[in-house]
Amino acid sequence: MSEPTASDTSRHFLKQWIEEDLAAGANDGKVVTRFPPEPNGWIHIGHAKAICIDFGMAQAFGGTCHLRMDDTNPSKESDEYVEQIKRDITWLGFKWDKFFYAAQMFDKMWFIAEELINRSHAYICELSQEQWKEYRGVPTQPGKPSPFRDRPAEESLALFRRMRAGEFADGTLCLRAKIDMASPNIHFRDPVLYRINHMPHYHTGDTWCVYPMYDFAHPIEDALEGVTHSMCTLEFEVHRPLYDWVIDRMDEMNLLVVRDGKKIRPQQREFARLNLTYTVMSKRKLMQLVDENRVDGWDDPRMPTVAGLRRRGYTPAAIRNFCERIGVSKYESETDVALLEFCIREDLNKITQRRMAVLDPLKVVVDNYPEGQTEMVTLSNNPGDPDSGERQVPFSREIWIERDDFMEVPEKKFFRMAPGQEVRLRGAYIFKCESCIKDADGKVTEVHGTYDTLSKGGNASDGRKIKGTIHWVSVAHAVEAEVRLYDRLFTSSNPLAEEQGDFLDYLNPNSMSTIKGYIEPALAEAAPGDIFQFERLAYFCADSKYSKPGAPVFNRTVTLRDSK
RNA sequence: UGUCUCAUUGUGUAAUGGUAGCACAACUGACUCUGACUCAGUUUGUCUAGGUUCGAAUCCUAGUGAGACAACCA
Repeated sequence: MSEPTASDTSRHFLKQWIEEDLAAGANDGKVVTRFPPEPNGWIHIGHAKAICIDFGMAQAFGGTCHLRMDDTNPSKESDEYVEQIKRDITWLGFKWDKFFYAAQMFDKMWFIAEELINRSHAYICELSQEQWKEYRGVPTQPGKPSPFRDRPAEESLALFRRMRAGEFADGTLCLRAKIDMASPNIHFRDPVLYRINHMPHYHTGDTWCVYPMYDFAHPIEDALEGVTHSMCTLEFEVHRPLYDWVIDRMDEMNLLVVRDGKKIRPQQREFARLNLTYTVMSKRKLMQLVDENRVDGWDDPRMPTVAGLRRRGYTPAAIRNFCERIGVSKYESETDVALLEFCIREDLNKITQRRMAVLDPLKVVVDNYPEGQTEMVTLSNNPGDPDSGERQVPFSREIWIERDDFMEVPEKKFFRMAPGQEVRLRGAYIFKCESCIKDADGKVTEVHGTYDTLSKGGNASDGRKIKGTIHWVSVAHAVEAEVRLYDRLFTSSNPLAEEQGDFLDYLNPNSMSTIKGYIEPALAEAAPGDIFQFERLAYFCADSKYSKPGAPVFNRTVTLRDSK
């Protein structure tokens, strides 16, 4: 597995931003970034993009990246998610330099909030949320000041402390920044800094019943950690002036981290989040799919979660490569999922071993092969990789082939098995089909023919060319395995953008099917997580959730290009 | 009737005042112990209108279209 690398060819705007910043002498050339998930769900391919950017930019400039749990809202957070996020990031191949919880900084945030009150930059507001709607105004109309806006600092401070002491119910009071009620940017119209939430926090327990809002907490977290470049998605663009406002206040309080005699002033920039065709990325909706048991958990192979992709057989290198190829911009694009599938095919093609498996079996009898005889034939594990080695596969009189590989009446350019036509049984012999047996419905049940005894290994002794080659498994030696075929979860390319109906209306009822296939004996020993290419069929990953030895379960990763 | 952001082939992205390139997708062909892979090739693009300039995807103005913002979520 190659190490994650940031692109040195594409120079997207974030990279340019940091380059220019460094060229101007900022931070003495030191870059510190951070990836700040809220631990309220499993991370998905969209987070993978952010992770590749956050960690990748740090790496590209010789800097470091922190992992921080942005856990300022106890309502939805848990350690289960924290641990899963850590596992997934590690699996993707990234290493954080430092790890933080936002909750570790609650004391500092509280201190800053009190200082803001003392400096008349914040006040306790008693307006209800409904009343505030009226005061705040709408984007096109200015708001009007809260009646509590000019209350004395001592009064606000006392109330703020009583808030913390638990004297008030949720929603009755809040701490607001005093900025500009007429600002065209709603986020400047006295935004809430602290709210009351009588809810135990998964880490701080009942220590707090007041919690800072994202807009207040995030810049403080960045500043206290010494983050230099804070990258996030586009929806936070309008929050940036407020981010800078908080940083300015911290600067006034001399709270910015000082490195080599210089203040580290974090800056925020925004990039477009990832949208993929046929894919729902909203954490809330993914949660819904899990909660309503429409999928088999967050790591269901149909889920766009990192864990789902892993269970499906995606490799970290393929995901990183995908994130590299999609680039970074501020255009709200929708990437074709075909690019993701290309990336995994490209990687798997290099690293997977080839195995023979028959998923829709048709019996073939080699009439001139001695009954009861078995011989081993040698097959390369990966013809494109000389170091992949070889294996022995048993061949005998009766074999399974793919039903698709036989046509009683071949169409033109069909070079596989058909009466009167020669075909190569991969790695074994050249076989000439002579007849087939059909049942009452006309369905072919068995094919007969003879093999060229001088063609062991698959090459004709007289040098004649055989155009078709097919895979097979010996009936006597084949192992039955469960094969799960996963299709897209949604039938609509954009289930969230459809004019009418719920995204659930576009769930694909055939998104998962299970079949019994016959696999060559060597495959029975596949370890969970091993990935193989089933000849000409697709890539399959031995499922990490199977436990029965000798009866593996394989998940299809991605099909090969459709054959004509 | 607000502020901010965005617009380059079917999709995504590069070109930062000087030949519009790359990848995916699609289509041809060659090769092949699988029709996959690989290789070669083809098709398709600067939202519109003005302006600045020897020269504009790039700078300016206006328009069009898309998105974000009106949680005590992040």
